[in-house]
Amino acid sequence: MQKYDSEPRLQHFIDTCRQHQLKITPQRVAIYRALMDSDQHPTADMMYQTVREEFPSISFDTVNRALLTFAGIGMVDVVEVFGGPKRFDPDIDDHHHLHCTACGRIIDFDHEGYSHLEVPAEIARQFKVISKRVVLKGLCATCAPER
Amino acid sequence: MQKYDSEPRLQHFIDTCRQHQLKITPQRVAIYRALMDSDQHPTADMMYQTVREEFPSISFDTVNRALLTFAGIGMVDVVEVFGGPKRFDPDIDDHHHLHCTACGRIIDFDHEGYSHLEVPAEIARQFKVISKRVVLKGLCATCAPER
DNA sequence: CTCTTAAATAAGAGTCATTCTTATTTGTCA
DNA sequence: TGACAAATAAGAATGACTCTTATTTAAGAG
Repeated sequence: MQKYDSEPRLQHFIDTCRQHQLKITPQRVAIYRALMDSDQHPTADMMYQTVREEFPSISFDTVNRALLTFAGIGMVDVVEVFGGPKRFDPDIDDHHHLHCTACGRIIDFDHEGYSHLEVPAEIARQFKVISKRVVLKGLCATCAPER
Repeated sequence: MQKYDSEPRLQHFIDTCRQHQLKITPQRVAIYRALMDSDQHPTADMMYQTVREEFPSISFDTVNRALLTFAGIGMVDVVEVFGGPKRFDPDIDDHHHLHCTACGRIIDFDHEGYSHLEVPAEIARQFKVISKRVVLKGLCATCAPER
């Protein structure tokens, strides 16, 4: 049923919840598991649709709140999308984004040249930078020919 | 009544509308004029409140649609704000973002070094890049001491 | 193992920012 | 001076949260 052994990550998730005095509920486990298994960057609604299959009685609010809670303790990343709903990213490592403005898809990419961006000195003085990301907006391969 | 001579910009606006087969309506002129006069990055609702003073019968939809139309022909820039309404910017230059993960604020900044980021060749082959932006996440001056 | 209690959940109402629909009005060009 | 496509006003509808309230439950205490 699962793509690969995700138990270590799940265990890490549980430990992190405990460290933050968050209760380990079956709903939260199902939500986190579904997020790990997703290859895209799902929206709260996409997550809701997925988790419902396993948990027919779960509410949208529970899914959304759980995702925001996970983001609050650094277990997932929230990606802002212009003109669209928030997307949640289970990968919290540094990486960059291609954002297709036609279909809304967000594609991760790594690029050595972007990994060592320097923070301008006057910014570093006033803002404690935790992560750096380059966002390229444009059209993905699927959407580009259409126009 | 006006802060400075904005007629040349207004004339440029009118010419650009004509080039795009857009009708020059008094509503659109009032909206563009108000946007030029605003020093912040107003939301559609802020613009609506301002333009209403001159045009009591204007509707929110007209203001919002006009702003989006102006954005469509490159006369204004739309700034995405995490968890908040769109903001419209009469300055269409590229800029970057500081995103405070504690308070959610987004602070614009310019940095010469970020303005010439190169797009990796293998990305450029599969994705038509329209804009590039660096997003720095972290803690702003107000939130940093708290932790 | 049972109790206690603060935290989490389900359901649904409410809110905010758009976005759409429809009837009416108005620039623009023949 | 029409004709007509485009734009507008008003209000309904939509999407994405966000809040409220009553109910249930995880997890530490005893």
